[in-house]
Amino acid sequence: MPRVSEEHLERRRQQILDAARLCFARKGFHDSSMQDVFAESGLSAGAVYRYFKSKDDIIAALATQTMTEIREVMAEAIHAETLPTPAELIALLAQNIVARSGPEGPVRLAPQAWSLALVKPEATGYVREAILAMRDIWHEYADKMLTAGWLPEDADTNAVAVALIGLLPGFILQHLIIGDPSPETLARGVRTLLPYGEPATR
Amino acid sequence: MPRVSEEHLERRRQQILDAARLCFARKGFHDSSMQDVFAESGLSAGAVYRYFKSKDDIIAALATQTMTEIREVMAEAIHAETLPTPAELIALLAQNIVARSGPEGPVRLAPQAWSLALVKPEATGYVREAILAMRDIWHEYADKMLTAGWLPEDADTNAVAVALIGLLPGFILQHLIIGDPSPETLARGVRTLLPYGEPATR
Amino acid sequence: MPRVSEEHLERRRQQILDAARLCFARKGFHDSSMQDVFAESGLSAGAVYRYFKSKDDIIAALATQTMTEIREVMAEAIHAETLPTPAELIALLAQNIVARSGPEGPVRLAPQAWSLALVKPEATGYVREAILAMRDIWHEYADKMLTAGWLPEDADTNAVAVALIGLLPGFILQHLIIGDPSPETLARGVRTLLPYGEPATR
Amino acid sequence: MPRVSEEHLERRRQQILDAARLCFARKGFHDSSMQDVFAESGLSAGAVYRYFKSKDDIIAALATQTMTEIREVMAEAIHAETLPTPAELIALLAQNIVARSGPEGPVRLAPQAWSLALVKPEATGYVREAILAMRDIWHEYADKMLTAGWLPEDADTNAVAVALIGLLPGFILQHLIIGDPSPETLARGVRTLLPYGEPATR
DNA sequence: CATGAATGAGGCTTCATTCAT
DNA sequence: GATGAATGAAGCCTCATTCAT
Repeated sequence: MPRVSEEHLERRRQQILDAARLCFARKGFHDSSMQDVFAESGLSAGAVYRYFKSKDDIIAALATQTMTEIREVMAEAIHAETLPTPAELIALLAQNIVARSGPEGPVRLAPQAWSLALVKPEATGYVREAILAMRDIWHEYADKMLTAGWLPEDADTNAVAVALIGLLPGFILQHLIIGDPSPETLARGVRTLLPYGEPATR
Repeated sequence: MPRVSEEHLERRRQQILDAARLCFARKGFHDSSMQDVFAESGLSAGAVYRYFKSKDDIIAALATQTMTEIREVMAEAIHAETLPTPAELIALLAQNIVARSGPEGPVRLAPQAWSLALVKPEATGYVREAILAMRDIWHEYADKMLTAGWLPEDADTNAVAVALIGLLPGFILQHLIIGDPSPETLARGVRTLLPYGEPATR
Repeated sequence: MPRVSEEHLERRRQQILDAARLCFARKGFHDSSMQDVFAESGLSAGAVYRYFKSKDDIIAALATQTMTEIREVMAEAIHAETLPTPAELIALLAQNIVARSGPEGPVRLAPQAWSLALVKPEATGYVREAILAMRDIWHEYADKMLTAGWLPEDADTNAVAVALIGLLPGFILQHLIIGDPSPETLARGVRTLLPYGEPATR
Repeated sequence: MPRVSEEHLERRRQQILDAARLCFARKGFHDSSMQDVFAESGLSAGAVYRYFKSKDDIIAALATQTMTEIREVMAEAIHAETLPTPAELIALLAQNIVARSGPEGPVRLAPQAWSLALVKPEATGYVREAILAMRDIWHEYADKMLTAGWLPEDADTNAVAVALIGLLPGFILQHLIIGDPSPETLARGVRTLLPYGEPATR
């Protein structure tokens, strides 16, 4: 007979994650202290530790959540009625990334999660799963490209997925660190290289 | 042990960088303590601090050095007599990356540097420069692609560079975190997508 | 041990200041380590740093407190119903100083604060204020001397304050470093020089 | 059969003391590192340590030298043919102090030495001696005041010295920390209080 | 005689986490 | 359930001094 509703608990959890996301996006996993999270969330130390067992726990939850969101955008896109060309798909994803890349946006957590995966065995697992899941979707997309006749019949769609998936981290890094390439520029580059469905073929 | 040669000094510097590289590749920038570096280098705290004024200084030197090395491999490749196809070029780079990706290899520093750039203003500068320099080389390559007739005459070679550059971080992350795609797989994927110079066109 | 009273917090603060005063009086600001303060106070590092943000902060609090105390003694004395002669006043102050000059007494902090003010810009401010405040009181006293007819009508009471204020640091240094002059000796010297209110004038 | 002349050694010693004086006046005993002294003197670590056995040794030499200088000025003054009044004497001394109080002047070492004497047993000795020697001179002056008829015949000239000596540290501190009182102001204050030899007596 | 690279103890401070209230 | 004061290990770096060259 819990005193507080399940819903209340979930709300508290999310409140903490939101605060942590702001902190981590601003200052990074390591340079944000738990004190920062307490202050940002408006909760006490004890309260936060009731919902998460450790700082790593919060990071794991947040990293997973963030990578899941990007994946969902992509999943939705490739399941649309008309198959988007790579350029269209990438334009959509890049726009979404930009929208979530503000100074406190969740996309800033992605490179930190990649880095963490190299260094903390506990993190390796969930980052790995997230990347594999992402690659599965790209694989699925590559299969559809094959079906659409955009790839030779004997194409190794897994290899194609391995190649295409790089477009995203490439864009994320350029966007976050340099700040310049617009989604349109990236899409134009991709369209130039992979001009499927364009009026003029190569 | 005074009045040592310039060369000795440089050797000491490199000795410290080598030790730091091992530490950082193994445990990450943050989780490697300076004590780790002292122990790994066989030098005392004071000795290390004679050559580098802070831990951040070592990180900067190492990150810059590492990113420069990768860039040089690429620069050399695209200046070869015969212009490599994207697949050939990527195969070469990916092989190089794999060779430097052992448990203590310098490539493991790259994602850490990207992450650092988002979080430490002092790091932003040199990581940014490294990425821009890399993109310049890709831009140069894209220009050569144009000249080789692999791109339409009105192609935006800058946009092409923005797209192509992603192949590298994409591969690095997959290789370091998942461990699976071989350089050949990546090259095959690229060759499938960009079949320039292949006997049979699409 | 949360949700403690305001009073508890203040007690802790004073507990730390008391411990620090002992340490600093014994070994000086610089030669007392924070570890010494932790040990003397019976608190952990973290606890101390909850109340003071740095060692300098503790020093500042202590120096100010100490200089304020001496000033209060003097303020009280010169506001007494009957104006004390310089000799009486100095006797009182010197007695007070001796009482606070034990091996762990706060007066030992004064010369250290003067020294600090020459060397640490952050300290200059509060030491300066303390000296100026002290001089204001001496100025006030000099004005009363004028009113009492102890000074010529056209006397520059500010200049008199500048001169008289030296009696204190002079006594403090002699007492702390040499150990010998008693308050009575000093008072006798002053009475000899400034025999106001004495039965026989010069 | 020394290789270098005694004179050369003495010159080196003084070169080091001069450099150290600059450093210590600027940043204080503690905050000046030996490295600072090496740099300022243009000598190597080994060279400096050939002439002084330790940092404390340099401090001791410098503190003693400085306090001796001030004493000599005073000794000379009171041995002049005509006995100066206290106001005249103090004016002279204060002028001398001001002249040596520049940002790198030796007078800045005095308060540091006083402070040191409270804290380092090795320093207590020589600071104590310096103060006692100074007081001896004031005592001598007080005796002359007696002879000049400025003091009652039964005056305790030692007590008078104890009182008068404070004028100097008082002025030094006000001058160094606050910066304001001019030698003239101090002298005017003293003349007001001790108007010996003035046309109009009290 | 001089050099200056090397030493290494020790200083200040931070911060994830706990638990008495 | 919540609070927040307290813990204490561990991190980065400085600096007086030595001694091989």
